[in-house]
Amino acid sequence: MRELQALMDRVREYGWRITRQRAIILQTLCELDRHASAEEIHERVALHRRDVDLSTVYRTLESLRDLHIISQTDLGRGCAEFEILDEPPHHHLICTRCGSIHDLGHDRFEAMTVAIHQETGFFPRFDHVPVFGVCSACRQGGRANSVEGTAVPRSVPNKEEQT
Amino acid sequence: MRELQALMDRVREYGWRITRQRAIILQTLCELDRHASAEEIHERVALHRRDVDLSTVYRTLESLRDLHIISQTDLGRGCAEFEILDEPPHHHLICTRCGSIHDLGHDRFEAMTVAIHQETGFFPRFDHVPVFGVCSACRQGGRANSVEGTAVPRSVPNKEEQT
DNA sequence: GTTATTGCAAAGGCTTTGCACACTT
DNA sequence: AAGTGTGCAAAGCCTTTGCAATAAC
Repeated sequence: MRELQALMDRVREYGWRITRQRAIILQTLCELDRHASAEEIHERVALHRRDVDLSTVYRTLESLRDLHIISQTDLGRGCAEFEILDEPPHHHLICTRCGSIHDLGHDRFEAMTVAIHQETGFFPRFDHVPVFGVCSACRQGGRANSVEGTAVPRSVPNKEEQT
Repeated sequence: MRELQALMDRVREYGWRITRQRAIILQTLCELDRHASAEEIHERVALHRRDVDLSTVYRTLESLRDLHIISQTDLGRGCAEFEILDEPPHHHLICTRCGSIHDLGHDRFEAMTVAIHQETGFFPRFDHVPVFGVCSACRQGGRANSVEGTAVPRSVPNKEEQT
């Protein structure tokens, strides 16, 4: 389990109340070793308490994401997936043919962050990037010269209070 | 207008029929100088012919995306956005505070593509990447030390026939 | 006590799907 | 002629929202 207490403190520092629901949801996220959908998180939360509503889960996840406590990413399952943000972050290589997912370190993105910032002034935030493409197995698997994946990654940012 | 004819040829090469609808949608995409949602594309298509159904637009966009003729990206407007794929591709810096969008060249991603491929065997496909973060104006605009953007990028790949 | 949060239930919005008919090849 | 592609209409699915009741501070 991750530093649950520290996370709760952070939430509190932002002026938010620590409700039972939020504590449980945070705890669930900490116990989770990987990304999960709101629905999945809701199910796991129900193991502790069964009276936490799915909408509350959604609202809490949204808040935690806004605080950069968790990442929200769409890995291609048709729904958002959430995960406690690592320090440093990690990313994923997602094969659009077989669906396999492999981890990718942050180094490259750290370098890119610096480079982009220096050259443009824009400060990128690579929290949890899904990198779509074709894995080596699928490339060698005979389909290497076919339509190639038949998929293009797309990305979704968050709703955001805009100044 | 882009090379509409060449694109139609590509579509045909993949064994697909060139229907009036597809031709018009392709033409509309070519005329488009930037990404647009299915709905927006549908509206522009209606300028040519008003009897093209929105579901047809969706189906066509999905197909063109599978062929890597167009990119599908979620820039944060709550819907997918489509655009003819450039060669080389271009990407975007999207400020999660003010919503501004700036272009970003492909060079960095080309380098990352090569590096990732060499080291992992995975072949990334960076067709049209939305890079979320905070623009320099917003950073300097007094909110630099606040909760910082309150948003985390997420990404979505496509449905895909998996082998 | 105040005010932020939650549960419940319903709505929302984008996208997908079934099916009969039409059109491309 | 054969079979893909389309229009129409309805459903799907994840996510959001309104509001009164509840609980944190």
